[in-house]
Amino acid sequence: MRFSQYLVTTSKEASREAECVSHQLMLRAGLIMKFAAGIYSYLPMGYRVLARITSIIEEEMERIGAQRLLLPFVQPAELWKKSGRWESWGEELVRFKDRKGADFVLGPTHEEVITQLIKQQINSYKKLPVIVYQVQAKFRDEPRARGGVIRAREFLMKDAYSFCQSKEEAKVIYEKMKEAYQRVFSRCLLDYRLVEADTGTMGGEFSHEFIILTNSGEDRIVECERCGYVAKLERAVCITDEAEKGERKPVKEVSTPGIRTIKELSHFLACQERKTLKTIFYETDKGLIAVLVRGDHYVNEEKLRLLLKAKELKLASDNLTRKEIGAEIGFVGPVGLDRNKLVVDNTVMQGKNFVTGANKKDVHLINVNPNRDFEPTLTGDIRFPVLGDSCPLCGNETKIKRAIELGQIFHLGEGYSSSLGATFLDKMGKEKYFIMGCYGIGVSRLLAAVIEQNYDKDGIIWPKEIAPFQAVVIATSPDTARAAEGAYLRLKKAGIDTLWDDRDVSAGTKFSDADLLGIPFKVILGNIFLKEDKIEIKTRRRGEKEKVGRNGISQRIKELVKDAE
RNA sequence: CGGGGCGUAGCGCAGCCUGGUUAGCGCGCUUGCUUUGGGAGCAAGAAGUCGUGAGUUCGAAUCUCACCGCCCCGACCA
Repeated sequence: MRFSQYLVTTSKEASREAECVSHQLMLRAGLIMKFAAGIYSYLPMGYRVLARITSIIEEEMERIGAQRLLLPFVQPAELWKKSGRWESWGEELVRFKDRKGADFVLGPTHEEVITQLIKQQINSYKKLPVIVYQVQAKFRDEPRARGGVIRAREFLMKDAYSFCQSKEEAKVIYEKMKEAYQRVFSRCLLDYRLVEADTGTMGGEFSHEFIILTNSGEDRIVECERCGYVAKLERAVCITDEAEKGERKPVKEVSTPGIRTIKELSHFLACQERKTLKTIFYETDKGLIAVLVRGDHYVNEEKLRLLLKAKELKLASDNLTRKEIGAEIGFVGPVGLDRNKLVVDNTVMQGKNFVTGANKKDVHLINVNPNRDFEPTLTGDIRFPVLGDSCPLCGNETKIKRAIELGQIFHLGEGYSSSLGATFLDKMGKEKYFIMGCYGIGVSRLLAAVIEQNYDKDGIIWPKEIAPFQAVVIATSPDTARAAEGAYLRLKKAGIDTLWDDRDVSAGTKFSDADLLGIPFKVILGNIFLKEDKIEIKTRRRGEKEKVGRNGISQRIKELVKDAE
C-alpha cells in the first residue's frame, strides 16, 4: 500500500476528547473517528487490526470445533418478552417499532436469537454438542460511554454459544472455551488475568472473566501482589481481622448537633472513620432490614442479598427510615432496634467501642459494643473490600486496581432453553432442555486493550500477529526513492503486508509516523544504501538495527517476523 | 440520573470577564521554490452558520434564558 494514497491521517497533537492512552493513540494514529458518544468508524488502518484480531479468534474458535454463523442485528421483541429480558433490561436495550407497529430491539447480545435458531434446527441429541459463534456489531445504549472504544455503545463483539445434552458435557466445553480464550489473548500479547465473575444480566450458574490491569480501566479489582490473588471488587472475599483488643467501655451519649455524615462525625469527635458504624435500612421481600457496616466500609448489596436469600433488595427511602426509627437520617444506630432484623458485617463484630447514631436528633452514642449493646440477627461478609484489606489467600495487604474486561464466559444452564421452550430428544427418547453456555470477547475493545499494554512515548507498538502492516519502507532521500519502490515490490511479492511511505515529506516525518502507527519493522533506504548498497532494518519494539543486502530483504523480514513478538 | 468542565476553520487553542471595524494564532491542507537520517525553510493561498434558538442592545463570539451535543468523576452497566 502506498502511504500517499492511504486513507489515514496522523496527528502530532492528542485530541482534547481523549483521556486514556489507547484512545489518544487510536485517534492520533488515524485508526478511528467518532460520530457520536460511543459510536465510531474504523478507518482502514484500524480495520486492518480488527480484521487480524478477528482471524485469530476465528482460528481459535475453529480449533475447538465452533462453527461461524451470522445472526440478525435487529431482533423481534417477542423473543425478549419470552426470555423476560424485555422487562429486565432497562434503557440500555434500544427498542423501536417497525412501520407495522411491531416491536423490535437492536441486538445487545444474542442468547434469545440463537436459542430460537437451535430450537428449530436441532431436535436430536445426535447433533450435540454444538458450538456456534459470530463476530458482529452490538448496540447497548450505555448511560455513559467512555475511553473511546473501551466502552462504546456500538461495538464489535465475538459471541459464541454452546448447546449440550448434559451439565458435564457443558463443563467440558466451558473449559475448552477458556483455553481458546487464553490462546487468543496470548497471541495478542496481552498480560491478562482470569477471575471469577458475577453472571449479571446474562443469568446462569457460574462465570469467568478475562481482564487486564490498567489505569484506563473502568472496573475495579483487588490484587495481592504477593500470592497473585485477583478478584473483581464485588466478588472479592473480605476476611475478618483478629478481634480488637482492649476494654469495653460504658456507653455514653454525646451531643452532636447537625452532624450527619460519617466524615463530619469522625471529624467532630476526632475519631477514625473505622471507629464509627453506619446503619442502613433496606427494603426486601423479607421485610425491612437494618444493616450495619463500619463507617469506612460500603455495603455490597449483592452479597447482602445472597446472605439474606432475598429476591428483591433496595435501599429504603429516607422517609421510610425516618418513620421506622422515629429519628432523623444521620442519627440512626443499632442500639434499641429490637423489632428489626439486624444484619451485621463480620468486621463490625471484631471491633470495640464504636460511635453510632442514638436514634435521637443531634445525639450519637460512643463506646457501643456488639453482643452487648446490640444483638445481630445475622452476621456475614456483606461489604466491599477497601485498600489495605488482608488477602483472603495469604493474608498480605491487598491493593485495589483498575482493569478492563476483555471477555467473559458463562455457564448458562437451562435458563434460556426453558424460557424459550428449546428442547431435543435424548437417547431414551425423552424431551430435554439444552444446557447452554455463552462466551463473549469485546473485539473492538481488544484493540484498545492491546495498545494499553503495548506503547511507548513515540506511539503504538503492535504485536506482529495483529499489526496492520508488518513493514514500512522509507526512503530518506529522493535519491533512494526508486530503490525504495523496488524493495516495496519485492516485499509485496513475498507476501509481506507492506506500507510504502512514498510521500514527499521529510525523513523525520516518515520515521515519526512509522513509530506512531506501530509497524513492527522499518525498512530504510538512505545514506547507508547509497554508500554501502545495504538496506537497513529497524525494529519498532526494541529499536534494534541491522543491515541487509537488497536481495535478501524479503527473506530477512520473514525471519524477523517469525521470531518477533 | 447527580457533580464538574467544554462547544470559535479538519485538529489544538486565544478572544468572552469589561459588547464596538474585515474573528486571530499554531498544526494540518493547496500552489511554487529550496530541502529530506528523527515531526524542514521561505513565499503565496483556501478554509468559519463563533453548537442551536430566543431575548437584551444602535450593535452580540462576548451579556441573559432555554435547548442540543461532547468529555471527566460518580451512580448504573458487563
